[in-house]
Amino acid sequence: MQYNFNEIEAKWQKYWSDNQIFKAENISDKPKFYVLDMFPYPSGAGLHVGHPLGYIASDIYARYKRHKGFNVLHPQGYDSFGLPAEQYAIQTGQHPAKTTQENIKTYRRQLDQIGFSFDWSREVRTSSPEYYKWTQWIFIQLFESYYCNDTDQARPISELVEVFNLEGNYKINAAADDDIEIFTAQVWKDYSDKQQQEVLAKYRLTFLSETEVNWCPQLGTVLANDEIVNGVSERGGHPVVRKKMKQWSMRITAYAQRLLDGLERIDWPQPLKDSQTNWIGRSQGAMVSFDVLQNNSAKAKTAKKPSYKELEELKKIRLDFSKAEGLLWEKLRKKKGSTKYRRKYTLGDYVTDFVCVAKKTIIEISGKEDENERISFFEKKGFNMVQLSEKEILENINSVISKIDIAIQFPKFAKKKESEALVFNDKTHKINVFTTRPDTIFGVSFMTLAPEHELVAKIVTDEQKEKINNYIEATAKRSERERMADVKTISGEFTGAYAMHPFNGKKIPIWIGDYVLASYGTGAVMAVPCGDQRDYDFAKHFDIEIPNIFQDIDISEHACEDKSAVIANSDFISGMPAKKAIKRMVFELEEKGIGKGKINYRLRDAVFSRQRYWGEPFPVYYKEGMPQMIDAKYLPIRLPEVEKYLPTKDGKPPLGNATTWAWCTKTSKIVDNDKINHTSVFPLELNTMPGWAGSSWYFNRYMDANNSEALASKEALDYWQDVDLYIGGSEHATGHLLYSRFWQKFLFDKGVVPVDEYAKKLINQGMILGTSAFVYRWDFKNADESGKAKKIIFVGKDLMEKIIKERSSIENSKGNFDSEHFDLLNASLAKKDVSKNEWSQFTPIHADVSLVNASNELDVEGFKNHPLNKDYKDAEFILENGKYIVGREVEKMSKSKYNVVNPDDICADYGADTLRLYEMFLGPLEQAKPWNTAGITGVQGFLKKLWKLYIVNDSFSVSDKKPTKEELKTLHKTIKKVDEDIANFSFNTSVSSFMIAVNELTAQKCNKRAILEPLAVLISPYAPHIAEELWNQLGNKESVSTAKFPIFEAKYLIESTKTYPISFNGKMRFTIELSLELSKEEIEKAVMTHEKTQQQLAGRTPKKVIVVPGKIVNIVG
RNA sequence: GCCUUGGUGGCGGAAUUGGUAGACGCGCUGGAUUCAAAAUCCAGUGAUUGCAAGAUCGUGUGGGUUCGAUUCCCACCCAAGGUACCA
Repeated sequence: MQYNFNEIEAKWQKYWSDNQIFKAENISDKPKFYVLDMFPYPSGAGLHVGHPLGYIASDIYARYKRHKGFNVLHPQGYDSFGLPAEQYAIQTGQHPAKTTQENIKTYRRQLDQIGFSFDWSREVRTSSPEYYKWTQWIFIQLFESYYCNDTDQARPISELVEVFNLEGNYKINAAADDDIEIFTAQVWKDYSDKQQQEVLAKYRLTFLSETEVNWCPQLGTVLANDEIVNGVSERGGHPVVRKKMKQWSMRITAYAQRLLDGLERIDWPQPLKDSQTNWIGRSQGAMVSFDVLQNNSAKAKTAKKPSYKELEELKKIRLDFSKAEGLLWEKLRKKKGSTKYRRKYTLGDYVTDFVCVAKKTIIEISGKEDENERISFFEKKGFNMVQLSEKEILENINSVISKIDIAIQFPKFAKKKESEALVFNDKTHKINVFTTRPDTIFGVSFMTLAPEHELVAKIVTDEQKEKINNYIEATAKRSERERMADVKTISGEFTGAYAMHPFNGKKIPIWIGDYVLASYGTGAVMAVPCGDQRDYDFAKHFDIEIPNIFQDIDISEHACEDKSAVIANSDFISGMPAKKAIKRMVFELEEKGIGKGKINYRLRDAVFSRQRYWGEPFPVYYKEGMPQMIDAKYLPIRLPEVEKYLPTKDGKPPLGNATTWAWCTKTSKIVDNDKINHTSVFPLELNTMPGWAGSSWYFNRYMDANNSEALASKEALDYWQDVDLYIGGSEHATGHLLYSRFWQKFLFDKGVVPVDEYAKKLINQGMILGTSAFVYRWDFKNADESGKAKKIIFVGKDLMEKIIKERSSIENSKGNFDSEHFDLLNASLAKKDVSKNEWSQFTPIHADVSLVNASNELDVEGFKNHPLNKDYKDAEFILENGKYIVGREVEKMSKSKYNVVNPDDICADYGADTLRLYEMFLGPLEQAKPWNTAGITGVQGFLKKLWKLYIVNDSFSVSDKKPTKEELKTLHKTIKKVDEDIANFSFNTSVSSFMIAVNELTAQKCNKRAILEPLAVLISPYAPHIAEELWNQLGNKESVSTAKFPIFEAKYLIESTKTYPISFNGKMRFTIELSLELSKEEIEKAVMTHEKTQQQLAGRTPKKVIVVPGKIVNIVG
């Protein structure tokens, strides 16, 4: 009875599908477990052997968890919107829905033949209207929400409108655009409807904004930065222009901090967490505003502040908190942003109780001796005072808080200072900078603006104008990418203008330089050459002063970026360590009204529009140019049919080709474009959503995939909660895996989903790489004298290397050539005196791996006749010893490299179980590894051996005899190992332990049911088909997937003796077997009296004998 | 540059808290079976040296801690991935 894998596998795959064996229920007494794969994009090329790696691992885990008594959700679906289908549609005119459908069919067939235990009743496709209905619904929810920084969550935009109507926006602390004006309720009410909408857009979590994009007119689309090479499109080489376009954006920046914080609570790989952390790029520092001097003159410094020492003295005066103070602080400390409070802060010579610097308000508890002096001092400084008694705080804290809230509505603003007469007073003449080191402000010796900075044109002096314009022109020619790539060249130009130092009033020259990027921070830096290497290099290059503000630090060679350096020469912060100085400086900046503490993120808001056809349409129409959401009850808004999938002639996205793409507000239906009247029928949005829209929430849909009332029912979401194990590639680190966390947090805020991190544990499977084969085309001009068409010559790898090394080797290796080839070559070479360069040039060409055998030998005729090698039909192949040996290189598996190995072939030749085991056996799951079919016979041999254990005299038979101690030991050793391996995702080692078990049982000639039945269950997560067949042959009626996993029992592994390694000075020399019951002394005695020990010692007396019972004996001396 | 991960036979890779380095598989060598081959089975296989018993070396490099280090510490080298004038 042969192991006929093809027959067995087909049989059980049909059984699983017919009986819906792996369907998960949403109601169960069992504990839940959710195992998720990153769903594939169904490409036309089908699956290659690299794709299933992660799916096999998750399938093993899912099957194991079922054996362990869990209700397992293990779904699969398709991320079926995307560019390749659209491009194929442009080329062939075929509807992307059609090709997508066909590709999905291929994927499904390929997945089924590997025997995955997916619950296909929950399949999702992002391109199906039933699914994208809910993608559109989420978009509407985002539009209708803003992010409240006080409660740290998304809130309905309607709440914002209510507040605006009552009291304007001065109190609002929300994530929003930077350019928001403060307005009162009256101003708000006086706004037109359109103006109000424009204001609200600045708060919404998704909003239309003018974004500068790379527009390629020929391709009719926006290109990402990495799609542009040397200023032209990577595809086609068309020119690209910077263009402002109205685009939908997602305010992911509102969630920056929570996206960082959440990483601490999830078990994801460290490198992936790190790349998200870097991508978000949090840096804490301060915004500082510098005034620009009007007439290039400066006045001496402003009044002196108390020194650090004096402040330390003042600190001692600070009293312990009273009960009332403590109570009040508990309430105040939670306020953030512009209503943030500090306690016990020093102002002048006084220590305040509480102060809100941004609103210029001091809160004091009455009853201090020097109360009158304090009040007059603070008021002179421009502060608003709130006096409270201990009693009223303790009795009614809530009324106290509302009293404070009212008071801060009317902050007094500081009077203009005399020095301001020297500087420009309008807002536009301020240079705002972000710095992580506000403590180094006394080290500022120049400022640098990005060349694109809008202030440059306003401040440049007439003398410098020409130079500046030339510089700006020169940098504009270089793309941002080029500028970033070229770090070495230092360039810049002086504007002729000066800023004023806010603390010592010194003149600071203003430069422009392309090391400052317009897109980060404010596009301007305060340059501190002693504390920043780039500023240092710039200062050295242009011979600008480098003041030293660090105590006992030498800055003659390079800048000091070390935060442990103590600040010096810096007025009131001299002598402070950096950390303290930063705090103090932030306070001073806020107090002066010229800056504030700020956390800056590298993360940008995500552009959410694409000028494509094959994506989710927006549920949006336009009324007077303002976007309007279509009511959710009319969803889905289905993708319209178009004639052509290209952009329109006038540069509109492909949906501009649709003739039925207008929204009628009366009938709530999509109607023909010619009905557009802008009163009841309006044009619909022409952009579509990007690829990451549908994949940002699909894991929730699986919980209740066929629900038409909600994205999933509350019960289903509450039952399944989150993904317990998520397996997929690390290439999605800063794309899908970040955006999906953002949407999950949003949906959590809205109360739609019960958890704000959707995947507890994530594993990145390593990529399976292809082993490409290369043939080498000799580029030496081998035309004959008459100049007849040259023959294309291919040279094997070894010969190529020889030729590159030295020309004479051709002569030496004459024996390797057939004479015809040799004469041809020799004739070419002999003709003229060719340089080494000329004849040692080769171009490697990919050869299809299916034409190469295991010994790297090329099927030359096959190569010549390969449909893709038409150019080489008549090429000459120079053989060595009658063979052509290809070169090998490990590369990413891809169609264009001809190194793709199809799982269909492997399944047909070796079986799905072998494929599953072999992919796991290749190495650790998380590691990248090249595919190499060489070892697969070993795994198949193992399955054959396993099969044979159950066969006696060519028929299936097991004995009911009692198993021996040894047999039980083998079984339980394996159970233990497999349990541990699955817990550690170390699937490669459990395949080894199966091999060991089968080898041992074969040696033991074990044919007993008591061993072989549990063994079948043990192996079923890995090789489910053979396990199912064996289980069935053993007489079981139910699927093996319903069987309980064998329980490990330690008693079978208990040993009475141990083979002790005996080492001398740490080197193992021999072993002796001793009872485990022996004491340390008895072991030592047994070892020391052993003849081999005496032999080793050769008469010496050991200095020390180390005995670790159960482990080792080491004799020193 | 910075961050992360890794570096072990001819190859893929094992080695749980420091305790017999190289499990398991491939490949290779020899043998059995066979008319022959495939398939299967048995034995051997880190390097050097030796007839052998054995000896010496050996987990990227150099140090250290320890009775004992692939494992812990320090410095460095190399490779892969991510990221980059981020102020």
